[in-house]
Amino acid sequence: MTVPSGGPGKPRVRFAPSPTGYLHIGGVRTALFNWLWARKTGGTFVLRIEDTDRERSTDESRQVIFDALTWLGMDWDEGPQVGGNFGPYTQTERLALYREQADKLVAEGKAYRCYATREELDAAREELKKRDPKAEFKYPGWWRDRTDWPEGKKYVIRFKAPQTGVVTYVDKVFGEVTTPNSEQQDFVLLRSDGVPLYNFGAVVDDITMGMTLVARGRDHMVNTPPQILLYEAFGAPLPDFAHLPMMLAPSGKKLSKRDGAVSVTEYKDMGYTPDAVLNYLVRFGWSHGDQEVFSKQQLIDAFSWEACGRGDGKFDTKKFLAISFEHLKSAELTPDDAYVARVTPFLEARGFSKVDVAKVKSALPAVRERARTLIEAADALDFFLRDEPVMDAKAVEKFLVPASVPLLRGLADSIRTSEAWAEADLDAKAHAWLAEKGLLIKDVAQSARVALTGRSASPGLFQVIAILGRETALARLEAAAKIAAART
RNA sequence: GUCCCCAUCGUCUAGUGGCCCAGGACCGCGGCUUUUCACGUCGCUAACGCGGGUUCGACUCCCGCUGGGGACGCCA
Repeated sequence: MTVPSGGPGKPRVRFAPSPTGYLHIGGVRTALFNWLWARKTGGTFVLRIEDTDRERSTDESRQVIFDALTWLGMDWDEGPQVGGNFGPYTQTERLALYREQADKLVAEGKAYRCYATREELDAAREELKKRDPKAEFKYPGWWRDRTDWPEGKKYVIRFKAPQTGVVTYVDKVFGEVTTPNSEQQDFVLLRSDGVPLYNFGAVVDDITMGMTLVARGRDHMVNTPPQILLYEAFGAPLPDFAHLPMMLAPSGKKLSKRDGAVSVTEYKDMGYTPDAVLNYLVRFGWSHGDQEVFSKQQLIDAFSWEACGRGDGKFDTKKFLAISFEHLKSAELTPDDAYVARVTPFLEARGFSKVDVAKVKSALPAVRERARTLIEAADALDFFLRDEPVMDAKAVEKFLVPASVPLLRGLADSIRTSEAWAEADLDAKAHAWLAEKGLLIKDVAQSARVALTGRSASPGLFQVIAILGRETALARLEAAAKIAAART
């Protein structure tokens, strides 16, 4: 087959997910490492959809993959939607190619037709299991050397795998890996319906698409030797291989739905920003000295396969939250405009139909250091944006009592005529009044806080007043004074 | 069971023979700051799985063990 040149020195890497449901967070990490490498080296990042499992593949989940990668900011240079010179990039649109390549191997005696039915194989598996429950079943090679192919019957094409010798390759992460060929069996290349199996489809595509590096999860490491055998059968040059350690659940088992969120979409919905997701994922099995927090560009600059670890790791929500927090706190990592844009959908979800961008921006300094996610940010923003704060019953009960009426009105009066309305000015005015009355700030703070925010915990009092503005702040203090006065 | 892979604080990790009685981050716990909640800041708890080698010297190299993971499909 024609082997396209990867171009001198320019890597061609790919992400090849199956559209069978959501996009798994582990898959995102695989995509990320590939994407980082392409962006760092000026190479090409290819997206290929491996939808040969027709039982489970759906158009919806295909779309989910596109949406998720787009949301994460991982753009692909070739693939569905954007095209490219080696398409189509969806495996079910390449069936003729697989058929052709499989037939070629058969013609060359490197593969053969196998007419064994699924029932016969299942029976053989059963029988072996009965004899030795722990034994590994391998296809016994019934049709390996036969040419008396029955007319009109269904058959699969199997690879004539070598039985002796070894496959050795140098993994970019794990180093030299050697597997004896005695482990291999005559695995199926093409199903009876003409659809290729994973190892065959992937290799044909990786060859014809000119991939120079195949990076994927360690769960695929066992596929590499048989794939290399296929490259050799085709006489195609070998790409580099890199396997990434696995991301496991806290239990140490494979990360699955029962361990909580595993789909990127869920993290989006929980209020994580794309860069925070990438930052957390990349630090998993990769490190750059003591640095924990990275912008996307820093990631691109710093990334290397050599810095990848080899041990599997366990997913940690607490650490993920901490990384998210770092990104939300930093105006460098999440500039105001980006913050506003990201948090807006979450505000809308709380019922704000028209979000006052200027208001949100002015409140950001107060919000940044106490919101770990955009959901928390939306909550922290809530009382700044409402006409009237939602009053917490317990807070009202405790702090808006008759005795607080003169304090609330006194505080209001102390700042009412202030020319300047910045935090420091307000603080000075109020403290002058407190000193005159022989009061301490703590005597009025909680009542005022509840009056202004409806809550007993909030950003600094004068910061809140400054952000709310004169009219709103004074109105809230007076409204609260009335509530307090009405209590007995 | 067979093959492959892995092994530093609870978690993510630094460490490529002496700089390490092991560093950073998260978590947890204290102190400071403080009008609340946070931020910040200071500090504490906490690890080289075990046993053999090699070496003047091993977290670092080798072997074994143990433990963990992956795979063994007409799934990917």
